[in-house]
Amino acid sequence: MGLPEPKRPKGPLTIYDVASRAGVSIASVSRVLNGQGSPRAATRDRVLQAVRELGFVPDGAARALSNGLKEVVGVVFRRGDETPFPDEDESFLFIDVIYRGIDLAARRQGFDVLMGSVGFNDGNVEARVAAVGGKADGLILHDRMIPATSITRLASLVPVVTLAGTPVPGAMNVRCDNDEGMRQLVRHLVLDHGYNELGYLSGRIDSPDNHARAKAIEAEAKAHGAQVAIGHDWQGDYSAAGGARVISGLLESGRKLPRAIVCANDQTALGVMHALGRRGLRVPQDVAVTGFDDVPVARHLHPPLTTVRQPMQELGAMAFAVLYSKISTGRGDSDVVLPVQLIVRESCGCAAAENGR
Amino acid sequence: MGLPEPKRPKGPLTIYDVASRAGVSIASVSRVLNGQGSPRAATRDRVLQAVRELGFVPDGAARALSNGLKEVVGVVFRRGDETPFPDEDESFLFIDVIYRGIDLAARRQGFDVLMGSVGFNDGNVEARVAAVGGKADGLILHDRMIPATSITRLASLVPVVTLAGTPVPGAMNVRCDNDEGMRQLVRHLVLDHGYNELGYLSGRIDSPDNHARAKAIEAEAKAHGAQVAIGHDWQGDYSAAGGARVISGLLESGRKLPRAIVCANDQTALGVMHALGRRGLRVPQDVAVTGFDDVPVARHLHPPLTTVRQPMQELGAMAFAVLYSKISTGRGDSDVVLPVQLIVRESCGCAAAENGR
DNA sequence: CTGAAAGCGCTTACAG
DNA sequence: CTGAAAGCGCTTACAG
Repeated sequence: MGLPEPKRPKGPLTIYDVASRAGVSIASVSRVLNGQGSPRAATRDRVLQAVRELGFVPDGAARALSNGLKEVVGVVFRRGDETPFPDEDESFLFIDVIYRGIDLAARRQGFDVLMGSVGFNDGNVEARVAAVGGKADGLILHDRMIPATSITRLASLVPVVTLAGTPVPGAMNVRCDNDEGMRQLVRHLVLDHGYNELGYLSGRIDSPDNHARAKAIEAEAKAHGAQVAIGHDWQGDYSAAGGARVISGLLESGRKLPRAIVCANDQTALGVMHALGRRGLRVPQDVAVTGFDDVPVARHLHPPLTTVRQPMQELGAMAFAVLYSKISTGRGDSDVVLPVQLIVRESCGCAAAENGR
Repeated sequence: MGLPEPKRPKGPLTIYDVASRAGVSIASVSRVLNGQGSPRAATRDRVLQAVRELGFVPDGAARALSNGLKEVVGVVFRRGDETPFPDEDESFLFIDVIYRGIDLAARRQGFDVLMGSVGFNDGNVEARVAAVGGKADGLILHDRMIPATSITRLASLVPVVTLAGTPVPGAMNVRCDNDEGMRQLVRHLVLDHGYNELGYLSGRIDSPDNHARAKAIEAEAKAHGAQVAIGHDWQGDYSAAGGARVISGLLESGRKLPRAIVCANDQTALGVMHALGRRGLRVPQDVAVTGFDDVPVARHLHPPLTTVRQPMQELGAMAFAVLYSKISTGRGDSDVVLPVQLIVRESCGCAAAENGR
């Protein structure tokens, strides 16, 4: 306003600059900035004015060190490496949706999200995770990217929540009800469509989610008298390329495909549909195909993909909630299971008209 | 190994715990951990072993405060609020792609990304941006979410890079060549297709990008003798709902639509195509429609959307590069312009066969 | 209500 | 090569 232009101090602005300009102690500045105590109105105003005039912003690192709270939650997940497979682009990485859930929930508590991704081929993942942990009050780990023992050890340093998998000792876990989702899907295929030969095109062999889904399909299929092809020849890796490779291999070896192919995830289903299309096989008339995840593009495929939707945004929100509880109260649920939803579109053989949503 | 179980100290593990277990000073621990100086092999080994045994991870806040580097880059952008418009889901927010570009570039320098999103209706955006700035070494701001003067002020505290817009004094800027992209698009429509009546369905009126695109279309259309409908009746807001609303309004008032509708972005184009479809108008036979951005789903629309691709991942990577330069050397480019690419699909009237990619 | 001072966990000259 | 000590910018008992 009418005040003389504040001469910018040489170094970065600190609380001392504000204090001296306002004619109070740094303790007072800190108090009005943080709403602690009951500063006199006059004090308050002078501090606020000085802050405004100088454009002061407190240093997060100093605050964190001082009060033991960074107000940062670290999130580490695997970033898919580049893939040239047609259509398998950014939109498939619904990890972003989990992120949004975390972000929204974190914001409500004044936390920010520190993002630490890891490529599949990155070395020294543990060091990277630890580094992020060192910059945060808590950690959300997607997938089992480091050994369980490492997670347990890390969890003794900073609260850890894992996503999608089974709980690890010492850490908390949040996941979707894969088992129930897969069972619903199988029932739809076997009971509603009458398919009695299924194939399970699996995800990465080391994935707990994959195991859970494989077990569920086998159990449910058996319960309803359907066959399910599964195993080595059906080994995918969660990628579209992997799904396409398996189908090509099967077809080239002259194998007859089952009536319906249940894929470990939507990306795999995409690859399967591509491979099928190349051989002139129609989906769903010749072979039904289903996915798992309900990534955004699933509904845009031809035909629209029948799949199981996992509530990813809620998953993220819940992960933060559990973590925040642990950070602030010292306790948090150790294994939260969220319900999933069967999304029936057309790739299973249902007609367009039947589609929900 | 054969060593006694390390008894966990009451408080969190610090460098003092490591030092005493290794029988050295904290200075030595710090040195081996950071690769400074030339510690004796024996010292090194003892420290490393103690670190391993205790599972020590240095506190990021303390490091940051001590050496003046947080190794964190803050990114703040607007998060679209929930929208129930069909198809306008997560996949449209290609901001995530920018993010990836930033993340990849940051990782290479040992930086992590602190994500601070802001909803369109959030109050006190400046405070939020400032808070993120206080936790980072530099800031990347998407869109002009706070006044230019605020950005300038903030930039005196911490290096700031803005994206998509015009440069602000004091801050650096990285953007795509909107102008050239729009001109190429108009030339394709007017010269290749012979459309001489265009309409520009604009973005938010306060958006610099929108102004740039509007100016470009007007200039290029005039240069080639085409008319362009633009202005109040054609005012959208970057959303699909906005695009649909404009078209409905135009049609209800009995207005004749131009031969081609150029939309400010892909989401708007999506809304336009929906509205057109509801009225029984065919794209591109009756009306051609184009977008801008090339979001992931653009190619999956019916018909596939002709649009202008902005290299979002590179935009992010460049933003970090510029910021990093500023942080480490004190200097950085103040306005970087990246080239865009015209993506011809079918919504402009081209046949499927002609499509690239 | 307010100020002086200690302390948060590191890093880094500065001496040895 | 290594240790003692200062200092990074805050917050928060502790006294007044």
